Order: sequence, then C-alpha cells, then structure tokens
Amino acid sequence: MFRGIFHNSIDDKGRMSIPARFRDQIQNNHTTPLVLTLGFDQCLFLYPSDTWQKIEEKLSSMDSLNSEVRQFQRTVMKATDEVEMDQQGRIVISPVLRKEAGIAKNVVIVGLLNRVEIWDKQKYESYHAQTSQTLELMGQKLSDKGIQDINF
Amino acid sequence: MFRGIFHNSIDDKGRMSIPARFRDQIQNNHTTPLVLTLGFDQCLFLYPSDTWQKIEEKLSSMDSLNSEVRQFQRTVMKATDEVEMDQQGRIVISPVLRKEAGIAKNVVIVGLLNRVEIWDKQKYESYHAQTSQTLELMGQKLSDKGIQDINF
DNA sequence: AGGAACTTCAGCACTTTTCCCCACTTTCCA
DNA sequence: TGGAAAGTGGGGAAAAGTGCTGAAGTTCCT
Repeated sequence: MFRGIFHNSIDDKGRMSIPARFRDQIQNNHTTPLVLTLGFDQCLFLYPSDTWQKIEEKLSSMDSLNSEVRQFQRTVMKATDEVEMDQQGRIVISPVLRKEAGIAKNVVIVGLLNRVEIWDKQKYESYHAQTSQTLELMGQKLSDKGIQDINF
Repeated sequence: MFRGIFHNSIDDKGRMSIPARFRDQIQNNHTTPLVLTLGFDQCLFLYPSDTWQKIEEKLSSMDSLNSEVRQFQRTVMKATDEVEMDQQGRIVISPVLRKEAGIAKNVVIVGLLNRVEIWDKQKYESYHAQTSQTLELMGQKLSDKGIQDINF
C-alpha cells in the first residue's frame, strides 16, 4: 500500500520524479512498467502494472452489451498510458494527460492505498478546501448510508 | 496494548523520541515501519504497520465509485505518513502533520490500547479540561445510551 | 539527396533536503 | 550519590529532486 504525501514539480519536458519511497516499493513488490490513467476528480492515478491488470480484467468482465458500460470502458482506456521510469526515477507525463488533469508545474503526489495519485497543486488544494469536513463527520455520513464503518 | 503517559518535546528538525517502553514493545511484538496519521480530536495516531494494515484493508474494500467514499479515503490518506525510528528511537513528524495536529514543541504521548496518541501539550490539557466529568458519570451516560458496559 | 535546423530524449551535475551518527544533558533508579 | 539509560541538540555525509547540457533522430528546405 502506498502512503504519504509529496510535493514535486514537472520540468519543461513533462517529466516528474517519483518519490523515492514509492520507487523502492514498486521495484520491490510490483512489476513495471507503470500505468498512468485519468482518475476521478481530475487527478491522475498511477498503478504498478500488476495492480492495473486486475482492474483491466474487471473492466473486461463488465457487460459490453450495455452502452453505458462501453462508454465507461472507452473513457477509461482513452486516457490510459504506459510509462517507464528513467534512471533518475522519473516518468514522462504526456501532454494529453497533463491537460486532462489540469497539471501545470507544481504537483502533489499522494499515496492512496493501491495507487498513487498525482494532482495539480492548486486543484488538490481546492478539492480539499471544498470538502473540508472533519473525519468524524464523514465517517458518520458513510455510516448513515449503511457503508461499513471503520474502527480506528 | 500500549499504556502510560509521557511528556516529550519536538526539536527544530521535527523529531520526537518514542518513549523507550513503547519502542521495546514495537520491536518485540510488531512490524515496522510505523504509520502516523491524523486521528480524531486533533491528535496524531501512531500505529505499528501490522495494526494499521487492517485499517487500510477496510478502507480499500470500500466502494471507490462513490465520491463520498473517495473523499473519506483521501482525507485519511492525506494525513497519513510512514515513519522509521532512527538509532536513538526518534521519528520525524512532517510539517503537514504537525500543522494539522496543532503541535508546537511540547507533546504528550499516550498509550491508548492498539495505538499511541501524540497530542500537543496545550491541546491535551484543554481537551481534558473541557471533558472533566467523573468516570462514574461517563459510564452512566454510555449505559443509558445502551452502549455495552464494561465490567471493571 | 545532402545538409542544416529543430525536436526529442537521456544522462550528467548541481543544489537542497533528509538522514544518520556522535556527543551532551537530564532523569531515573539502585 | 553514582551510574546507566533516556531524551535532546547539532554537524556532516549521502541521497533525492531538478535544471541543464549534449547526443541522436527526424523533418524540411535547398
């Protein structure tokens, strides 16, 4: 599982350093190449390829006679890219993905369970500003909806 | 289980000594690295990674197509960090976490069952000042609400 | 078709931050 | 009261991150 938050930047050539901790983790516990895809809420999801493969399998198993499923599949795969780390541990983020995610120069990189999320710094801040509720309150809402609670 | 209360301080580099008793306990009964996260009531929760892993598994199993679930996951992981003890038994608390928990220099470290809590000294004192009821009264309240009692 | 210029990519090197080790002070216990 | 262990502070080395330079491939123009 990926944990922690990092503030990095993207150079003129669209390259971004993967935080060293994630780098090691990927090399020790996962397979390369990495898969970069446009995720929810206008940020990028970065997966090791073995993790991504499971998601693709699920995508494949969805009912493709359903037009909403087809649309979902196409929209996901449209914005999915394979990336390799260079010797300095950097990846290139394509102009398309950068644009889709509104990424300028400064990014926030967050370890989020089985994936790494890459956010434009400003977008990240406004996301969390909008959703600034206490953890207690969020937990309560989920609990009210019948979503299983978590005991800390 | 962690027990006891300690008063330590944080140096200019954001380092804090783990009380020796907890240190030994972690090394004997648990796995490193440690996981530090913003908990309830503005204090930090410190878990051995094996304990934390169970929480992460629950988080992972939630439905990530639901935007409120994503928000909850992100809010938890946003303020979650992996930390290693140095040879002196200290951990580094990141500026982000220090800010979120309002930690200045003096901290109170409390063993709380399966976790260790780290409080800013002032916050700790005002928390207990506000909630200064007798134990008998608290127990009565819980009992009245139908929350299972504890037999001492 | 050859050459030049531009674009693209990768490696190198510098700077900043982080980590690690050593030494000092304080507290606790015998 | 002395010794040991715990906690604190600072300095140096290593690594992480980022900008820069150089090489290679491609395209366009003559």
